[in-house]
Amino acid sequence: MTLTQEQLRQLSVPERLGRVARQWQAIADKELAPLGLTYPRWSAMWKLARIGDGVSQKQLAEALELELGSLMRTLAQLEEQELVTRKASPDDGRAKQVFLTNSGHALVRKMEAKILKVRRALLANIEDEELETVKKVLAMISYNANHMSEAQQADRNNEDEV
Amino acid sequence: MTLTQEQLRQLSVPERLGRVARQWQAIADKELAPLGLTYPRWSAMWKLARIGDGVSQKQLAEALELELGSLMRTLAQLEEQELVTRKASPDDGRAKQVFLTNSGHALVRKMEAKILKVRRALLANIEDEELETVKKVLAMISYNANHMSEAQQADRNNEDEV
DNA sequence: TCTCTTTAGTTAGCACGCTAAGTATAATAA
DNA sequence: TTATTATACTTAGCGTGCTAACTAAAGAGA
Repeated sequence: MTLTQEQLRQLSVPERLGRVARQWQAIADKELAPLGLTYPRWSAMWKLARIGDGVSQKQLAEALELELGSLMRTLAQLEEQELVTRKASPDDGRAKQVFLTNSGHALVRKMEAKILKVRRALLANIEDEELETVKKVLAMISYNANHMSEAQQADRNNEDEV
Repeated sequence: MTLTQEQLRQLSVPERLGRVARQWQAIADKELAPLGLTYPRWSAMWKLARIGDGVSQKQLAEALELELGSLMRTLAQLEEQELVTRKASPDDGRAKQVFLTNSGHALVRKMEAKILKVRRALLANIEDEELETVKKVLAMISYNANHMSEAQQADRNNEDEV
């Protein structure tokens, strides 16, 4: 049996979203591997640099839209690489603040060019206006998903009550 | 430190793509869990039903844009659940053909309504035209990524030669 | 034909995001 | 103040996609 090009390229929206995300992250991985980084690690560092040193792990997880449990491993690895440090918060005995180390800051500066290079290459031949539409639609799907999650949660609670 | 809503919602394009893909698949997971399925499993069955029984594992992997190695585990699980079977190809001693079982076919019919329900809910308030733009842009990024992967590969070969 | 290369499948191990369960601290209510 | 609840963190285990290394069969070339 032979599949047509048509059949090979027809992914559903969620399949295509996942696929493109994996492709992008794989390419970024290869660009950043010489710096000793993987996608989730530089992503966390990049975000940390942008929102500012000293936020809690929880705040960083929210900014990355990740579960705290998912971020923990990544931060432990970055700490192992001496790119970030975690210190107990003086204000809240439960919280730990995350800081970039000096080498962490230095690495962020090196990352920037490579991140932008990948971005430029992958967004080639796409109009600004089209990209804006994509961002808007993705935000809308996220919004719908958050509401649907709550509805699913409510469904499950109702089942319990009945 | 307090983060503004603005800061919390600013993900880069690849971060947002991954996030939306995870959200969509998580919601689909919850809808389909009662049928005993996870997202990659129903996705494989759904694709198999669409491109037709009897394709090789390799062909199914290409249609799903997954590596063969990634698909193997999923197919083993589906075979364990007696939803698909794999038979040696009569034409090619290396290949195995994948078939839906009777219960597999039955399950595909049950899946359809749930998949469409999730799709409708998540694409609510999005214009057809906007969705078309998204599909087009994602296809363009995939295309750019494929070309960039080749370029990265060439880079690496050059390094070897030098 | 015989050899070399390519291809389909297989297995093993890594990285990542998730949820669940548990601990310690903070905030709130009685 | 004391008891309850909520929050921040931590750890462990699951499911997934990937690459790497390997086997066996098919195809191509000398």
